[in-house]
Amino acid sequence: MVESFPGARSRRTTIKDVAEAAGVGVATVSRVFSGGPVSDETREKVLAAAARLDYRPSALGRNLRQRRRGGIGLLVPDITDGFYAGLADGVLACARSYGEPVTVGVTGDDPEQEAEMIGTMIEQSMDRIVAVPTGDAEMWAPALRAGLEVIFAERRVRPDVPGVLTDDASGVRTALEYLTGLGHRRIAFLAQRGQSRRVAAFTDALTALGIQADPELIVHARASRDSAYAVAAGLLQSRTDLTAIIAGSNLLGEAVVLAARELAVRIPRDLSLIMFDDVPWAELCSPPLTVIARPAQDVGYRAAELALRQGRRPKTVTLPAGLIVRASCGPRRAAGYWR
Amino acid sequence: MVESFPGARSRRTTIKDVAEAAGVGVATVSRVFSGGPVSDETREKVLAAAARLDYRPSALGRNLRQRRRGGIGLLVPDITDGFYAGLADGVLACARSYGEPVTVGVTGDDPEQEAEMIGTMIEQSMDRIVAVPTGDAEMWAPALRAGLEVIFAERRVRPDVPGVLTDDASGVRTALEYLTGLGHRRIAFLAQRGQSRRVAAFTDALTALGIQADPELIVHARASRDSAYAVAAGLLQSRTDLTAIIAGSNLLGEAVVLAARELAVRIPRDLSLIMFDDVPWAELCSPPLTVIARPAQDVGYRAAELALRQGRRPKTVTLPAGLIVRASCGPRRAAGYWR
DNA sequence: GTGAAAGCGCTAACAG
DNA sequence: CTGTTAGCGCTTTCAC
Repeated sequence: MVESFPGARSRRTTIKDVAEAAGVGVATVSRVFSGGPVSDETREKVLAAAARLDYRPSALGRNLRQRRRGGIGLLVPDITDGFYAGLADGVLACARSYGEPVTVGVTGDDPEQEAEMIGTMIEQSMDRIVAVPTGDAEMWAPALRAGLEVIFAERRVRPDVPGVLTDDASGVRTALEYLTGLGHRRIAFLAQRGQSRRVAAFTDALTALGIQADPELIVHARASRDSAYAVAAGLLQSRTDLTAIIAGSNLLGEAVVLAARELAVRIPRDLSLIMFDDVPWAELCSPPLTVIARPAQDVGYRAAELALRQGRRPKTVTLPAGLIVRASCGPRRAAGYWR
Repeated sequence: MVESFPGARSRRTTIKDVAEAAGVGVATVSRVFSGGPVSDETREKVLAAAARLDYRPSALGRNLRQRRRGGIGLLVPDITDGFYAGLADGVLACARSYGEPVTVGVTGDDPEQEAEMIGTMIEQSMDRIVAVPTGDAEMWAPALRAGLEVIFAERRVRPDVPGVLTDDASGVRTALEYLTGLGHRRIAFLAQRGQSRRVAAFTDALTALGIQADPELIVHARASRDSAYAVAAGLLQSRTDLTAIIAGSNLLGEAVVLAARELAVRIPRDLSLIMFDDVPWAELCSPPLTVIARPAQDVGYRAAELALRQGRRPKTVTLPAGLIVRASCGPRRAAGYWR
């Protein structure tokens, strides 16, 4: 009889070792660990042997046999972004309550990297994946074909894939009502890739409020600090008639604060700013930022829940987004005076 | 001959299907996909068949056979904390360059959860893990016994496990020199669990500067916003003779800013503040915060590199930590006058 | 209740 | 170069 002893890491203890040590068949050991019908007496014996041998069932063996991988895959554009970190935290919290491991990948908002990570997920036999998609609908065809349960979060690039969204349109509308109430008319929207829905909501709400949307005031940046800063600074310098900005993400909001500071544009005196996402620093910022808040953790938690929930077909859910007024917006003053 | 057609997700395409379709043996297909010696002609044939069948090798099968899991596990206390998010980003970046998936778990700085996640990693046959440890040395015994390659990051609870650390002692020393240079004597250190090395460095540096360390001025908080705020506010209210604080993490720094604001303690006029970690909002804060900066991404990247690097035994590395002076510190004024 | 045996998809000998 | 075969650790009929 072979006992494992400290330092004998030669071979992993397997179900066979336990069976042998307990004097039972492997099937019985399996039943003990996966809740099959076993007599109390045998269960005790097996558990004792397992403990003695420091046995852990191998997820690899089980998954291979069951032709599934278990666990959930998570794809986000950038884990250092407060919103996505919150989303990831929600997914992790939900997964933990199910005892499922989470494999995460960052796409950098780059369709090519996304495609690559999707491939990895398929190879891993991952069978559920929560993703903030960045590529087009076609990108997800292989995953769907492979039978993965995919749930989109925040964005939704295919109607046949359920998602957890936030009511950004409503958030934008509220923000715009607030801004126009303060007298602002020349309002810009600073967007990132994949925010077309927000941009559409912006122009819609604008026209609903009787303001002609100026295409020049809708600008796009890539998902990097550099790009965000460059675009923000460019906007501020080229359009001095601007009196308010809505930033589509906290990265963009950060860029506006920095660029404004650099260009000696005072917030909220010269420029009003509303940004997406109530990250912790919004309150610490000078001035504290008025934000369109979305429940990041909830989005992640619900998405993971949808992914994990067996059985019935998941449905798309939309969570609310609301305005939190702080001190970054003020009444409109004479346009263009700050240059 | 069975062709897969859209919607026929009955069974995953296996190496056997490809072998059959290409008219070769399974071993040959395996060789094609894992770089064995194959004639160009056969390779073409196999690749064509694989493409036609939309074949992806199963990592499950491969890993089971090779008795390893591949990929790397990552354990951090809190993914929404800017520093750990940066660390995770570094790990993910490195892992991506090796084509390895990363499974992440958050421990909430709770040894019990940590133990549980370590168990999960073992069951997953994970063979490398990068962790910011929160429990004691014993906690890691099962992982080590199971033959996992573990690399610690930021903290190090066992001498026999290599780690990637930052030179916090030097950072604390520099910060203290700066503070004492400004005339401060009653300086507090706000710490979290696992920051004993920093606390030690703090008292050492203090005595080296000829200041008697006051044990009451070293306070500990748990890793939650609530706990951090409560402890910060308590400190501020109980010790009005305090003129400077070093916060051991950005969570703690945030709490001090908020608590000071609430208690009408002005920074830097009434209170000087230096916090650990140069998170993006440190610059946006009012006032911009002087920080002890540590290269979060690098720590993660190097740790992942150590974990992934085969062969020679990894050695512990220490990365620099430096002071970035901004506007949250000022000369000491009459103590206690702000209460 | 319990054991024996057949694979899950793949790779590593070992022959040819 | 290439095919055959024997498992990796586990679950799951199917007998007993």
